[in-house]
Amino acid sequence: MSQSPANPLFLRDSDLREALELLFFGYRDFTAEADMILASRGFGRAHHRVIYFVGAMPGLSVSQLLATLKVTKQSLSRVLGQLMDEGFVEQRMDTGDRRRRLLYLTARGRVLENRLTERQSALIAKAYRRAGADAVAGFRTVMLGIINETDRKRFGGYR
Amino acid sequence: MSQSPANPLFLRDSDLREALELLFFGYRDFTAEADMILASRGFGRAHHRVIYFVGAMPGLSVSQLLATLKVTKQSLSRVLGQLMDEGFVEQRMDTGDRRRRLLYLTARGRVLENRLTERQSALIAKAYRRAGADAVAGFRTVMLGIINETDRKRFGGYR
DNA sequence: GCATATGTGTCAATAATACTGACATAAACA
DNA sequence: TGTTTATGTCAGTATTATTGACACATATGC
Repeated sequence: MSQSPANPLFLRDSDLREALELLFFGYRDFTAEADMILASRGFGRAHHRVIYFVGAMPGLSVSQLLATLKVTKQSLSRVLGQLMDEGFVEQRMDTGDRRRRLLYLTARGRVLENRLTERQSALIAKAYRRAGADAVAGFRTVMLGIINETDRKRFGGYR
Repeated sequence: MSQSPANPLFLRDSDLREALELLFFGYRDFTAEADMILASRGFGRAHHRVIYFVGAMPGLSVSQLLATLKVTKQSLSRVLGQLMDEGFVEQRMDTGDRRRRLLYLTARGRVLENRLTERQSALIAKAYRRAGADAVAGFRTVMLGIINETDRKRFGGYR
């Protein structure tokens, strides 16, 4: 496992191991608070992902949501069904292509979405402010490098 | 929401939403390759976490591992039992406190650990090299800011 | 030495998430 | 009209995780 030494960035195994752990612990803490809010309503992280993306991209279709989440429709079905039964998400038939069901948050869904997003945003905002603008730019660059090319296109330029 | 002023870090909602998505997509891709290797052996992410931390901290006790992973012992039990049954992890009684079982990877366990860690390290190394040293420093700083104070102590200084 | 605490393991029941496979329906499209 | 697309559903299975209860050996404090 020798690294190519001609590189400007010397990456020791310990540096890379550290990165793995930063991601492991970081992601766990990032999701922890929202998980608690969700659990109190009988929901899990899967519900959060649906609420988040429907909130961020109102009017997306079921198949677009499936592609975004990369889960099977059988798996989404239970989660989406619960969210619709309990009035957090609603479907409207696409007036153009009437096979498609477009997804929207209800007022109630927006309340929950805001609550969840606020908590996570607050954690990120704290970390961003402490780190400063240069560090934030670096964080973005590294994260974009980890994300596959297809999904990377969701994000704006490298600013 | 006005335009970003002279302020060093003006955080718009869109900046924070972007961060949530960077973490979501980044973590998913970060774990995707290892997940496939694990699945081919009938293992899951839970097994990976055990293999990783036992590899990184050989001789840690069961309770230390429980604290690191923040899962219940009943949950760990199945995973750890499988890994021991299949000869990836072994226990040795602590000679000092004979209640404690210290965990070690077997030769076989190290092979799997290296394979998993190599894949993830390669992805990180690619992202780090593309991003450059300054960006890497920023990434570390932001991630450390997201991680709770207790676990943050695992990591070295801000370098 | 005895009472209590700690470290570990196990049994049982339950839940959330997600998978594959098969099949059904309606609508669009060629 | 025949095929494809979008969606939904039923059945079966697997993984990860939970709470609660209990057992056992060892360590520790008094």
